[in-house]
Amino acid sequence: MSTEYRYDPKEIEPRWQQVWADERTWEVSNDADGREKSYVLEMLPYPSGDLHVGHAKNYMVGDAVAHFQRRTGRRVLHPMGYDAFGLPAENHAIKTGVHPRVSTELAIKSFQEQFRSWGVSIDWSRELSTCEPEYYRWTQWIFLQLFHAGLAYRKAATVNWDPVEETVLANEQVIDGRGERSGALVEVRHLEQWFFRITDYADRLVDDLETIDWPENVKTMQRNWIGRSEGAEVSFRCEELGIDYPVFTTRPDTLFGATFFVMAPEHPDVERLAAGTGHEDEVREYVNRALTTDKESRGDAERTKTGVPLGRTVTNPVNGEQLPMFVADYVLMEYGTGAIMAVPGHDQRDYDFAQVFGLPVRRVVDGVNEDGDAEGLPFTGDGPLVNSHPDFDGLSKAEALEAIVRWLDREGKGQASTNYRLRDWLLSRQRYWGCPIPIVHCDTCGVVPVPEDQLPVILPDVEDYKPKGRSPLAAATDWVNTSCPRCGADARRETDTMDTFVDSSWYFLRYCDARNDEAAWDPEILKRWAPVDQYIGGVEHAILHLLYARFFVKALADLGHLDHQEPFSRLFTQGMVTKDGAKMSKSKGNVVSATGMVDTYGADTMRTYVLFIGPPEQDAEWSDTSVEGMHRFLSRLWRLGAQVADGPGRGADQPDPEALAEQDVELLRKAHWAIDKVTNDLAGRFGFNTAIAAVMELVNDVSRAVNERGDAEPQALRFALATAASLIFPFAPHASTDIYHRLTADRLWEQPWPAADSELLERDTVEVVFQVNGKVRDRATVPADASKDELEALAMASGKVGVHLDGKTVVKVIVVPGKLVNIAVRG
RNA sequence: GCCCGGAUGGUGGAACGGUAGACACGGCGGCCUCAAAAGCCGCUGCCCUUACGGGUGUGUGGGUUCGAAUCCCACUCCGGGUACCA
Repeated sequence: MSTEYRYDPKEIEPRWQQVWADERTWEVSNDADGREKSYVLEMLPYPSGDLHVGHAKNYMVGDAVAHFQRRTGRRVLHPMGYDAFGLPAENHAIKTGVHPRVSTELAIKSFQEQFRSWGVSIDWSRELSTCEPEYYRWTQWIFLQLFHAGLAYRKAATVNWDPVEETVLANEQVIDGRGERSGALVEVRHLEQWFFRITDYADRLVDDLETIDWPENVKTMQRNWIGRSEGAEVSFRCEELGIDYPVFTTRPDTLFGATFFVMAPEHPDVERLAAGTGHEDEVREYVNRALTTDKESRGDAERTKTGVPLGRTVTNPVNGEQLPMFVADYVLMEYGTGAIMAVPGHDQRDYDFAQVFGLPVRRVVDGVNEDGDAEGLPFTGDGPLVNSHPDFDGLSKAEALEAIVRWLDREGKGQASTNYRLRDWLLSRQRYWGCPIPIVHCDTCGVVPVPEDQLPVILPDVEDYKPKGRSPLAAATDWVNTSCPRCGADARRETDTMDTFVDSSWYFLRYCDARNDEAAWDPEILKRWAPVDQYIGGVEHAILHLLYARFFVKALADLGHLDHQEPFSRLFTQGMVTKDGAKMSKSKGNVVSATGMVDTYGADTMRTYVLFIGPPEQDAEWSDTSVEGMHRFLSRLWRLGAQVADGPGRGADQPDPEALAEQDVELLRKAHWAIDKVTNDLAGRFGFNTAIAAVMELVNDVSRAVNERGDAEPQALRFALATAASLIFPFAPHASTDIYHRLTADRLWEQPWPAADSELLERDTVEVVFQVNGKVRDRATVPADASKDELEALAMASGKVGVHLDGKTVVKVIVVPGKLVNIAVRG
């Protein structure tokens, strides 16, 4: 082959990128034009330094979807922006003194450069950055809407304090008792903080999961996080003090098995209960120890149970028994009422505690195992009630639950109740680089919202970014000192900033009307795009971002600002790209730089390879040698295309199969097979790897036709190569566009997605296999419409089959037309 | 512990209950070349066989079926999530 055709991505890629930039090819208007809309979005990136090929994969998935949607006739919104507030830039500022705005802007420039060099089809006219006043003005506006609706509120609460980041954290940001980012053991502090009332939406956040097309594991994680459990609230009265203590239980059917009662060390009544019992010192000491124990070791279920008696009793409402009270750290203040009824016969934890303290264990549910033997205690399974009360004994768990709750309700001693693990979202942070909370504190008026017409509250510059247990903003006295919007008196601004998850909980709405400076969005325009049809990102956001965004949309819908209930109709979570078996990280030194890949092989090779490695939802191991194979493939496609384009024939119209030799018809057939395969792989599941493989097969056939036969019909080659280019376009837009342009002078991105000709997919003859007892013994090429009888006769006539029938009895013959004949024999 | 995934050649991975291993990497051989690179052609699960061919094979053990990588049961290992949530 001539060497004059050399695939040169360094020349090809910038040339087409320039056309797309000059013509603003990927921009889309908000005006309806009859086409179906499609909103394709990758999760908002935090701009920081160089991206690796794992990051790139996320955008390659999104871009492939966006391209495919466009060429199948959709009006596609595919925007980009930056989650630009946040701690890394601020920590960098503390170290170097460089303003976070400056380092963030640099990082954003670098991101823009990288996205451009990858040829990602983004509507840049909608670009946004959460740290710009034009954006956070509306973040503040949303905060005010929630505030006015009572969904944003301030309260003193026990909160998680990260001693390294020197700020409070939301529950969702504490993992195994450690700060999500810093890894430091969080401390418990009692502070006034701002919260969003996400718990009001717990039921809808669980129930509406049914309405969205998300991976089941993500839905399960959200369900578990919200932790809805159905049960009952039951009151236990302490007669000595005359106080009712409600407890939450999912097992009211075991009420008769309660033998003691336990309170959390944080329970506000603990000290009061112990007073005068002689247990005061013991209790105080235990409580202090529990409060200073870190969350991680306290959460260890394997640890031996500890606790101390309170010296009081409560009355079991169902039978009047006096149950001794204890304080123990296995009971958590955050869940339920901070107190429990303990049923050691039917709860592992209560059982463990009872063993340590020698408390009675009573069976009230009769359990029987598979062998018919009585189950040992504690028994947490299902079974008939025993030792309880004549009215309830013998009832099944479900019946007993219902009957006892009804009885409690009638007696005024309890009622059915639902409990949630989900806590309200703590949104305030004692840090600088975030969105200011638009609130003023006035000595006479109290907490006063900043009027909407005074937004945005601009984040002021400060000298010192270092947090000192309070927000660095507190030092900006000129900014802090203001007048009360209500009474005009001297007042102080709120100095906490918002969690950056607030910024990213609504950005997908802003893209729809990104340049609106009158409102966060025009509801009519929003309707034309929302919700996001396909959202793409990492599973690490399964709870935090994805739950918060769902809450925001529901709250804003309730307030009349939009009219959809779920932000993301479909979610795709892509697997990460590993190197040397591990997640890429600078510290491990196993990072494959995306820029390096683009420099060495071009963007198309990187793009196509990350989607070829394996199913996109799975983790995939990067291979430096395999990526070369992808480069070879694109080189071959481009070279063949360039050579054939300069050869005989014109354009890429399909020649009439009637006028072609059989081998050339085969080539057309292969092209249509590839169209069918790629279309199905992209339209349904994200079968990128198999779609790319199908195009490879097509190109291999073209390559063989060119190299092995001198007489291949040029027009068939042109058609096949243009088809290959067209199909690989969502993955390798530059090379495919270039080849298509050489072959046809047309612009590939403006061409409709090809349609497979069903007549050409049909074959006249097919290969069938002949099996004996399921083992393949012979093959034959037969007419596609050969009948069952014909096939059976052919199979029986086969000598290779005959050998295996010799001396045996034919029991049954299965014929699957077009596929196989299976002869079952015996003897 | 509980809840999800997953296990297929030397490697990444294909495969509506119907020809296991598509496609690619790697390896081996050949063509081209003074030589190399690039390119091109062929072979490549394992075992037996010069060959023809045969046996065997999708983590393990059972089952359903004419036929199982695929469906069912039990188990092993690996990955992820979650865990004193009453």
